[in-house]
Amino acid sequence: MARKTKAEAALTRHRIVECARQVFSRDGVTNTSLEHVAKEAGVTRGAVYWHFRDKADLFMAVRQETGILLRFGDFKSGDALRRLESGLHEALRRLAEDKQARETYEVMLWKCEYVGEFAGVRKDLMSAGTLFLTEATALYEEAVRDKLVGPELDPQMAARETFCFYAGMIKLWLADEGGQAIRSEILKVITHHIESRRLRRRIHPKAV
Amino acid sequence: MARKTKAEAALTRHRIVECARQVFSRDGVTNTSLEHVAKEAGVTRGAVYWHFRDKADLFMAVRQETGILLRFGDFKSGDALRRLESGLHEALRRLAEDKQARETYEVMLWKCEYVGEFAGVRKDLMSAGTLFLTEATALYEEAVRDKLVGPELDPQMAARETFCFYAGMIKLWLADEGGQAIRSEILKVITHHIESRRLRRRIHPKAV
DNA sequence: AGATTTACATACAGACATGTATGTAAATCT
DNA sequence: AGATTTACATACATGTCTGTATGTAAATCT
Repeated sequence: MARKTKAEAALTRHRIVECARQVFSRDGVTNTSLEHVAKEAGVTRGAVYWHFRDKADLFMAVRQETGILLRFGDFKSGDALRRLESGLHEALRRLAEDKQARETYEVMLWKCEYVGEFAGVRKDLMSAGTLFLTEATALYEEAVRDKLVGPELDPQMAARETFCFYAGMIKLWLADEGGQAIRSEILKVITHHIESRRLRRRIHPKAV
Repeated sequence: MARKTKAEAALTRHRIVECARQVFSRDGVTNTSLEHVAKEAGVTRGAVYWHFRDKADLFMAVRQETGILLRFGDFKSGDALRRLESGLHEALRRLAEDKQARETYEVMLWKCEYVGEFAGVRKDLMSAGTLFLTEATALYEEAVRDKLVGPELDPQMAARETFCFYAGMIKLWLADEGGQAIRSEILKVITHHIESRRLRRRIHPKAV
């Protein structure tokens, strides 16, 4: 077949990744053959094997193209608690509005079996978790320093709690396609999670 | 082959389910063939197809044999917040000590692709979630009535937050085999999650 | 006791996926 | 401009999985 120019080849590669993400998110990673991906992208398996070593390699490319969902460092305005809240809100905004991100996370959280070559990917995810924990811990430390929360709050514990909350929230949000239980209320739930930590300055009326 | 007695047949069926769980949790649902399961159970595919319609059916049996991980109704002692905490603790205790439960949840949360016949299972999981939400909401309502928490706490929101926290916690606990980030501290994190809601009776020293 | 199921094992047929080897025409290099 | 590489398409060889059909001897039924 006629050789493509470098730019064309890059386009082909990109198209393959794009289609792989779609097919993965529809049929699951294990169930999709490279033939399916190739057909969807309008090429043959030859093209796929040219650009990627195997399905695991292609899967990595899908992940890399979307990148990480949330970096707290991106948020600069407001106090530490507000920045935490903004980060969580933003992650969900991306899931809702960015089809690529939504599909990628759908694959990673519901359409993939972390086994064999993919067992390593799970460790990657946990490493990304460590980053989340580091950033969140720093923000909670700042919140303590600035007396946004009581001095008894343990930043590490709070960060771990937020991490669990975040992981479950993303996973449940994706599954809740009907939208009743989680999706429609999720922003308020996030606010609840963060704001309930904030030191209340008004006196609780009936507290001793 | 010689026909088995009813009791023997029941044993065979049970052995197949048991082995299916193990193999699923090792190799992932999609990757395991019924031949693998059969061999592990010391039978042929004939036996598997006799007891189960197909792999999805077998998977359902695996789920059913383990049952649900957490019912708040099982906890009777202590105030509402303590019962919430006990429930969450108990779920983790089971994961840690009960190999069967651990394997089943490992399969459901990390080694299964919710696609095709399995898409329905995901809806089941979300329905189980509705039950969780109902029970947790009731407990938070009780906590409000008993003034364990401030009157501004919205039981529904708190329940949803706890649900997300719970879902993420289970998933992360399973993945954190090293034990550093999550496993070793998880009981404290749970306590943190629940107790931080409790109305503090001592006055915060420097709060206005 | 004879008829009928049952609880499997064995055998068969078809579909499908994977990886590699080979072909090829144009793009890129020198 | 000629040599070389590239970006695929095509062909092949192999292994695996699935579902069903058939066989069978003992358990259960009547």
